[in-house]
Amino acid sequence: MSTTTDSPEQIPSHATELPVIAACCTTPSSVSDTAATELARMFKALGDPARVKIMSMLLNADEVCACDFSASIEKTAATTSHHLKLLRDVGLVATEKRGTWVYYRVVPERLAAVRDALAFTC
Amino acid sequence: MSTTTDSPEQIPSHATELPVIAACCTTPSSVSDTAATELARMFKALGDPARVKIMSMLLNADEVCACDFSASIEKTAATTSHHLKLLRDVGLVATEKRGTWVYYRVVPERLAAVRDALAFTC
DNA sequence: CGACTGATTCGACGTTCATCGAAGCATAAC
DNA sequence: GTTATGCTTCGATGAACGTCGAATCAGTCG
Repeated sequence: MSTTTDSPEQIPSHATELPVIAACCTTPSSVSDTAATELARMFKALGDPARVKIMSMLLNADEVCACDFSASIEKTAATTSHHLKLLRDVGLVATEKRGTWVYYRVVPERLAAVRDALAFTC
Repeated sequence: MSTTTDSPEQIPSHATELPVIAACCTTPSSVSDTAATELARMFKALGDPARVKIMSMLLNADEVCACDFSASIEKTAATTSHHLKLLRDVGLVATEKRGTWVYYRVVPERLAAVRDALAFTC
């Protein structure tokens, strides 16, 4: 195990496609059960200040060593690792191990997908 | 009290402006503490399937009677009201009472703000 | 007025979550 | 090999969350 996908959790196979909440130009039906659950999972993963900060760091640097997060979010290494795992589990970030260090980067398609799910102007 | 703002919680005064996670075209600094907390509050409000469904209904209908949510999300009236309150508290939806019924609608600027906070391509 | 209906709050419950210290696992350097 | 360092997992604990029934509040209609 060396790159990107090393989490045992359920990352949906259609990892870059997420349901759109408002299909305002098509049939006015509500989002499905599974779609709502999947979407909620993504939002929940972003629903913590520590994880927002992590995403912010990643978006501004496009690659960050795991060792750098702990100081920035002011949490212990264990807690930091926990937050990183949650972001990994929903596919928002990916890891690459180089020697002793682990580097994190955002998965742009995945973030774009969750952003697009919020689209409502057409 | 008849329209829109009737929640005792802390809706930030700059209700339509939310921090952007990635200021990739400006100084590469991380998001501030308060900004991260505020943003996380919004994401957390969206981090439940029932609330995602509620938002979906609102975006596809632009006005929904409170009495219609309960059946769609398959929860009791009490639970539904709880979820609606959470969405109100972060300013994502607004209410208008007409007679016995309460109508909910999305606050577009607020939703756009949270969506824009996820912007990272420039 | 009283009875009814829709919506919200209250109180309680079980579950999930954030947090940390300690233990475990790798990899690098000696 | 041993030691040291970075990262993750484990176990525990206290707080927050989702859920519902019951009670309450706010309108409407006889």
